[in-house]
Amino acid sequence: MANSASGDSVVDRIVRLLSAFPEDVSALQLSELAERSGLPLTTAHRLVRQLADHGLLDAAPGGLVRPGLRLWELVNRTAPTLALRQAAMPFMEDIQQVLNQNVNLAVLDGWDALFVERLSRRGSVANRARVAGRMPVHTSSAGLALMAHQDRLLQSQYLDQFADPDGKVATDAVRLLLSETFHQGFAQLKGVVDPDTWGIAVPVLDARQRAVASLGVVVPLREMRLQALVPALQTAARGIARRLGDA
Amino acid sequence: MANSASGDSVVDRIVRLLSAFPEDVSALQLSELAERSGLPLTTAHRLVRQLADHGLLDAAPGGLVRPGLRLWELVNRTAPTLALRQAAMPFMEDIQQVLNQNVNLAVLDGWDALFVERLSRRGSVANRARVAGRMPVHTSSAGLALMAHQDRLLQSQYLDQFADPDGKVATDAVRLLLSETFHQGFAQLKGVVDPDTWGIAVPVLDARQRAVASLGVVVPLREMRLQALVPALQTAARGIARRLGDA
DNA sequence: GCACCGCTTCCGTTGAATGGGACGCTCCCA
DNA sequence: TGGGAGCGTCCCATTCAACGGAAGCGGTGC
Repeated sequence: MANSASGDSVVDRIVRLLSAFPEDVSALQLSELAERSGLPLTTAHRLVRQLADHGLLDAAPGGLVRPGLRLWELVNRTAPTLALRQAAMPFMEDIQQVLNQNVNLAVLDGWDALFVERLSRRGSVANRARVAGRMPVHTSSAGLALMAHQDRLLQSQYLDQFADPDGKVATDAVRLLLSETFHQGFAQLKGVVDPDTWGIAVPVLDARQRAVASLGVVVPLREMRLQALVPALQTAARGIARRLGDA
Repeated sequence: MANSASGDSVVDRIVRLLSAFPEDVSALQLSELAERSGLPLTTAHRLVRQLADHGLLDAAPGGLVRPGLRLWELVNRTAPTLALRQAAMPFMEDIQQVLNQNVNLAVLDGWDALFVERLSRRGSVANRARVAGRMPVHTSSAGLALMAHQDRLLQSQYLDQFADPDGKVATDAVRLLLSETFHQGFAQLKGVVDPDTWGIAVPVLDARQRAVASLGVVVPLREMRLQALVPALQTAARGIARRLGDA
């Protein structure tokens, strides 16, 4: 901007401001927001007021700032995941009712699985896969199911990430995981997230057999009915794929 | 901005850009986006690129623009409705299963009910209450349930809206609706949205008996078990309120 | 081959964005 | 009770980032 700036644009600043809100919640003091976003207090104050004028933020008197309803509305009525969510919800509900387990839906974003929707079982084991949460590909069954069914090119780019620290060992391990996942048709991760749970996920494939999403469940470690879970998930995943194709 | 501008700030422009996406979907041509947002093509192009650099938009080559995953993520992990949604989901699922009807959750924003969550029954009648959709207070059972349990001050400000065109007639009609809703403890609207449906909604009340949300169902017109629906909704609403209070 | 249309890049102009400084408030501790 | 710390808010001269018209480029249809 004008005047000796840190070299970033207004857009940068706005993104920094929006990103500054911590994962869990909601209300933040103006001064803290300024510090978190690395902006001078004055600048943060002005931007917050401007954003609040549009309802993208909600600035309570006293400098208490929280995300605005209008921002939520704008994003959620045009979200890139809207069609996916609509197609998937009925099947996720079926899974939830029939298997009585936590169900989640994820897409691939960078090298993470981004969880788009989640239904949790009552009295369930903890499910870390929060909505809008992320998990690295190789530490989540959802991530593995997604990555295992991608372009060769993307996969090798992904695997290159692991080459840095330790040569090829880590790379080979992940490659093996992906290969198993691909050939089995589902990903299974035992106790990575939470030592007492299994994660199981299947890909939702498009017409070219690329994973556009993953459908998964998180079940207690003692649960032994894996054989029953996988076909149910795969059936649901096909149903989702069909509805996506229709639209 | 710099140079003879239309008098709006960068923030204004960004909001115009984000708001320009039509309700239904997702991909928009750059030129069309520019026109919808009322920005010069060049400006729209530059802003889109900047926003795309941060993942807030997704600019495909050829000028095809869609909302970005990162924006969705940012908003949905810090959303003002997050706690509400988490508290409400289990109860909404219960309602959906027990009553086998469409369920929706709304909050008041301005003079509209803003629908925050929705579960739809399989093979159900059409439910216009889309997620992130809006309906005016007086044309939705959710809106009535919300407005009937607000400050006197807010209510009278709301009612003043109707004074303009036709004197007091419309105002009195709405006032009556609100009063009925308040004393009954639930709102009921027959065939306003869709001639073949009922809308029924109850408020989720905080400790001061103010509605922070509404819980509603949309049922086919022939459905006669109103007496069974209302207590179930009220019970669920109390459950939601209790979980909100705990947190 | 020409004309059209849309995305992209370039570049001189300029006023909007910037942020240090000052003010006023409240709260807390001496 | 008085002083000081911490906070949000307002002011305003400086200046560089944002602006957008114009030209370039690639594709498509006549």
